[in-house]
Amino acid sequence: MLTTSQLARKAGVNVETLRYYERRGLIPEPPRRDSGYRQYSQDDVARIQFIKRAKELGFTLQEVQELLDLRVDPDTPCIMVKRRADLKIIDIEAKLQSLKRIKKALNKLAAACSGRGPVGDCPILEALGGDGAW
Amino acid sequence: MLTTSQLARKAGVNVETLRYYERRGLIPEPPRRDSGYRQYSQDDVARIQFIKRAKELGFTLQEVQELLDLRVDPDTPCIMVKRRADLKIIDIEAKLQSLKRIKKALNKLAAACSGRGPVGDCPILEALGGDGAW
DNA sequence: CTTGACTCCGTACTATGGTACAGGCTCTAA
DNA sequence: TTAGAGCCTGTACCATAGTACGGAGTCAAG
Repeated sequence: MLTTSQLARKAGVNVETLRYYERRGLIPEPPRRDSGYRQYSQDDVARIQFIKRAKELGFTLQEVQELLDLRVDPDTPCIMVKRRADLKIIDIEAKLQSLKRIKKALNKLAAACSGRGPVGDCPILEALGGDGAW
Repeated sequence: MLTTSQLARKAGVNVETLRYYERRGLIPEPPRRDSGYRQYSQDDVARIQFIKRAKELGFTLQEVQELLDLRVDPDTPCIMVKRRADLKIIDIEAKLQSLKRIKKALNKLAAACSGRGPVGDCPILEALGGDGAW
């Protein structure tokens, strides 16, 4: 069992952030001690880290909630869950494509400027797009 | 040559957003007509779209600026540009990994609930992580 | 059994990334 | 040549995602 600050440290977030996520419904209300102190489990660590990562990938907290809700509501018919999961997958597919394109451009850039001369000589404009190739 | 609203429409953003990006230095100040009206080029469309996409991938405007700055400063030694590009590539690599993991989990989830029964029967917890496998 | 660190709650404040006017000039098509 | 759409600047406002803080209760090591 973890205290609030232990969970915060393990997951790499601020204590206040945990309370905020709880208010937002992103994490379930944890059991309490008699004193009112929250008691978290190891599962909560993974959940917070998931939220953190998803955020870094450009998902809003609303979207993160939708992702997490895919796994928690036992009354939703399976087919609905599948439909929503499929939509998220499409979304992620698009993100993957965009990221790969940016990476490719950066690789090209890095290869072009492999150490000599000023940057003006590098075909950077082309590399980072500017020809509408998006 | 494009007007402000034409650029906004083509790039899929609000007119005010363009002014905001200009204030932030994300887009160069465009040439003006005698009347003071801004005149944008096709290149600006690509630039705005790039910003939009990068944002959706979880980059802050500050980071987007750093990406864009890789291609505009002709006085920076090439080696420096390469170093910064390499750092960004590592960053993107990590994002790709995280996205792939989430996608894999969602695929598993979608496959598991392929149409029958309530969601409680699906191995969702496992699929979306909770075992610290991040 | 005290003292310092931790926790609680509610509320207020902050940073980022826009978005929305107001008041005034400009452009263009009828 | 004039009406209405578009553009200008500056400033104010907004939503999201936290972050900080005050005042009070709790815990545990010494």
